[in-house]
Amino acid sequence: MKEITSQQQRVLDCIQIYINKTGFPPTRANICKELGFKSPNSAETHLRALEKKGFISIESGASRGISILDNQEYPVNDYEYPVIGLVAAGSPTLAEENIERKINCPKSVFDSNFDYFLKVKGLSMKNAGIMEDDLIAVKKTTDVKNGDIVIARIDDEVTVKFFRRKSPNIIELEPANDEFTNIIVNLETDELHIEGKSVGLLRKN
Amino acid sequence: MKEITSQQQRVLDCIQIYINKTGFPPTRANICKELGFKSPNSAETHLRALEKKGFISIESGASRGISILDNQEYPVNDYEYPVIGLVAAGSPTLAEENIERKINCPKSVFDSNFDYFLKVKGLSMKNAGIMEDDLIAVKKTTDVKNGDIVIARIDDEVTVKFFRRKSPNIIELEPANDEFTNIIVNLETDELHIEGKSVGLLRKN
DNA sequence: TATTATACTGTACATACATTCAGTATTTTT
DNA sequence: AAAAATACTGAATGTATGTACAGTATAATA
Repeated sequence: MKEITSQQQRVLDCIQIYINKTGFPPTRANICKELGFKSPNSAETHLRALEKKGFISIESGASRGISILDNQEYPVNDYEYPVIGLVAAGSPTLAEENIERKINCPKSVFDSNFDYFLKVKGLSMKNAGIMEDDLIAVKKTTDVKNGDIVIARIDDEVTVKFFRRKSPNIIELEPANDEFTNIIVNLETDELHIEGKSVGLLRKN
Repeated sequence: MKEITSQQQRVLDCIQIYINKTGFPPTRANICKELGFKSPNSAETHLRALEKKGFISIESGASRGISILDNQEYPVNDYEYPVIGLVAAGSPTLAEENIERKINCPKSVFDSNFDYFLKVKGLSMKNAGIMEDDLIAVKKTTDVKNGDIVIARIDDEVTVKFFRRKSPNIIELEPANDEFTNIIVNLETDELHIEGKSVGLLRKN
């Protein structure tokens, strides 16, 4: 996915807004009217540029044959998010076989964008109000701060814990349950992979 | 919304599938090809019937100008739910002045329909994983069973607790926190009003 | 029994629309 | 310094597409 220019972004936004409003994509003329262009070719060239860069696809010859392509990294649309089971061993990836089901949920439900739901096993975060089978809304990022609830992988073990940096090389993964003990990770000897952090929680009961 | 015929349902499904596949609605010719019709007018008349019955809208003159309308009865995608603050005194009603804000959330997120979100104050349900400022999805009902998490009102005090019927006239409202005590309600002397029960929980962090 | 709705085929046509060509100008990249 | 990408106007054209009209036939409704 190459870089998008500001004008191309305006055209892309215009297409999305038009689809949201009407249910079908705009014509070249529609785009011109929305953005103030005076020639259909203005829209045409922008569309071709967007197609070349992989943001949209254009069905040749078909009227309104524009479709906005999925940004591969992220979920299919604003509403469908996969639910990943937190297995004792194995990484919580978005691979097809790990997706238990999908949940319709607008991203605006939480304050931050997120990438998937993680189904919680065990009660190690009980005192933080995270119970068995709760669904944690996970944002894929390695940018985590002290006190964040993180989804971490050590070797092939995936766990949800508080993140505490004790020194540049020492990370403590702290449970919220007296019956569990802190996991101390020495970055020099152990491999720690931060999958992401919790931005919200969903529970069905 | 009038009744749909089986052929009209096929056409409606065809439109939805086409949109899912391509990103834009089909032409009359597309529908004919998909469903085996030999005249574009076959599609046209079905479309007009679907429009008349309120399942779709058709933009006059626009190619592919079909959009599938939401089935008013069952909102599929986003739906707006109010967030009600749980004030120490006062009933959690849906009155305008009690609505803190609204959240877009498809009802399918939880397993049961619900009516509003209740913002939790205090930690009396801590051990049930319900923390301060959590949003409980509340279904308005008086049909509650033992063990349900209910939203109850005694006089003007609103509270969230487990529901336990001890005898026909004695109800215990049980917190999930050792620092709180059970509320024992004698239906002969005290007035207990069940506002509804929890069907889910939403947390932002 | 007459009327309306459903369910098609088939032809025809005006126009909505994609798309190409010819220019002009500025900025970015090689 | 040349080439390519960006960002437009303006005109022209073939065809993709909506839509009306003319039929035929069956089932449901008034």
